[in-house]
Amino acid sequence: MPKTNEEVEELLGEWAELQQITGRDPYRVRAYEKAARSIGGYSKDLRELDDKGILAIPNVGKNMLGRIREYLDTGTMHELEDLREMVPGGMRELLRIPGLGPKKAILVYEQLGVTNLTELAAAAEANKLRGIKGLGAKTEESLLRGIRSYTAQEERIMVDQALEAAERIIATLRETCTFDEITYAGSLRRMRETIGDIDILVAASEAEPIMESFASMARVREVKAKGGTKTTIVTRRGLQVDLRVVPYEAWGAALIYFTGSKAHNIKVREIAVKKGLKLSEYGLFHAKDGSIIAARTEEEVYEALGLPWIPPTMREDRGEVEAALAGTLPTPIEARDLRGDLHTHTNLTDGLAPVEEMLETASARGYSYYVVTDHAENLSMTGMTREAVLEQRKKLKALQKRFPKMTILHGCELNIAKDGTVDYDPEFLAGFDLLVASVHSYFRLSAEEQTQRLIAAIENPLVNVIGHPSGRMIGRRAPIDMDFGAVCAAAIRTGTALEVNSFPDRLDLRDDHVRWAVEAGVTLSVDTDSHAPKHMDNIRFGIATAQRGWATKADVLNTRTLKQLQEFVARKRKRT
DNA sequence: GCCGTTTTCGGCCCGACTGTTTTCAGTCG
Repeated sequence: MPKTNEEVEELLGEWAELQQITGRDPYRVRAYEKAARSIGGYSKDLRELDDKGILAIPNVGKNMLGRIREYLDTGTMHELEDLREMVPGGMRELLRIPGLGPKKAILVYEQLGVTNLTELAAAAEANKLRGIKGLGAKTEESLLRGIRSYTAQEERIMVDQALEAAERIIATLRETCTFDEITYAGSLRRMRETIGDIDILVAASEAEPIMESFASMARVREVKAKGGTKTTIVTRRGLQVDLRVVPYEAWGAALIYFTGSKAHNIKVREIAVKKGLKLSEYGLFHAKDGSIIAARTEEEVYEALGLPWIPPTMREDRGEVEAALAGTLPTPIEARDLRGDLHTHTNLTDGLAPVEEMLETASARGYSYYVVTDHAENLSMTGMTREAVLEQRKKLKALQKRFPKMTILHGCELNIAKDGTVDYDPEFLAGFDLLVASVHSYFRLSAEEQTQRLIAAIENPLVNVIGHPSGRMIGRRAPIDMDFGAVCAAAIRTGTALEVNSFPDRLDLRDDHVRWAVEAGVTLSVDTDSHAPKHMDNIRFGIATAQRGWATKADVLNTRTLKQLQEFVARKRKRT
């Protein structure tokens, strides 16, 4: 999403937190949170909207408009600045401690003068918290645990690791208990790029035996909470896992509730309220007499509310409910729509498997084409030579006979140099069927330089796909700074695709950039960048990222037929 | 602070679990 929108989202979010700490009306706090999220998810740039356009953003009223205008004009919001002065700097961090909300934060501040994490830890260790009315020894202990887990940096894990952990836990429960249904839900089902905790949902008539098995799994380090239908544990690796057991009859309603997002649920429940209904994890009911309307499947519950089924990857309250109501919710792309992979490697360069194995795996997936794109000579660590390139081309030709249903294409992943040029001369490049070009160095240039560099690569008539366009590595390397709107415009102008790289630590473009690109009209390419056969399974993460950005089959280059793909390449080459 | 096929004022999602409470507030998702 546009940078200004992200900045305003951040500031209003901070404002909401500061108001929580000062004890403001919770509904006012929520209004700030809602406005922040709406603006952050809005695809039109605030700088390009007039007052009427800004007021058209959901949850943005006259007051918010004034603040946004002030920010656009002056770069600050003076009321927020004032609030910052009033609240000690460390207070916001206190809210990050599990079990500590605004009420307790105010309490420890007023009673003990605690203004930051260090002071809170000292007060708890000196047993001073238990002296406060409303807090006891147990609260003190649980807050100490909360501080420890927070400072131990038990941070979010990548989606593939979360998926693996969830599948292992589900397998364990399958072996040890009986039930009707089981699945993971929460942010993992929505396929966010990182996952804070895992949610497991089970449908069964009896909750107790399942929760018992769950709490006594070998990998459990701590049982944080255990009630009648819900158990929370922390694994030895520090991962929090919630288990919720519901009746089989309520499976659909529970799945909606447990999948979230929280903001999506609130929006859907508000629709229920307006219709005189009540939605909870137990079902959709008439508010008056409590009689049940729907609960068994997600589809039934959504339908009874006048909504189509909304894919979990789109449930972020980023406009999907409004679109669903208006009948304009797009049908997102699915893995089965893909006809091939446009970005893959072999052990000729930095891949791990011989080309034969890669082709076998791709063929077994039912792909009708597959592009081998090993690195080029400028990425010197791979030691690639022109001779090796031509050798590989010959080899692929020979291998084609073994794959009658899948066309093997010879491509290359070019390196985008600091100035936007790529490997080889045009004559040599023209020998490839399709070319990917990616940034592998100079990640810290200015936004202007990066934008010019990417546009130069995009304008190269032989470059068809920009690989992992932002260059980020989740948790390790920040994305390059660039004017994404300008990059999109160049991609559209030249007939160049932007990649959605499926590697779990890349997911690049990321979801909100996908959404932006799709709205602009950019053609995308969802690829695995596989360096080994097993990496081809990562396509699920790339597809999920594309879905989270509302990309449809029509937006994605590698859903097209071989002929259409070849035309895409030929059109750009002919243009200049 | 936002919002309106019951409203321009009076609402604002819903339930589980914990802890310190003898009936409920705070936190979480």
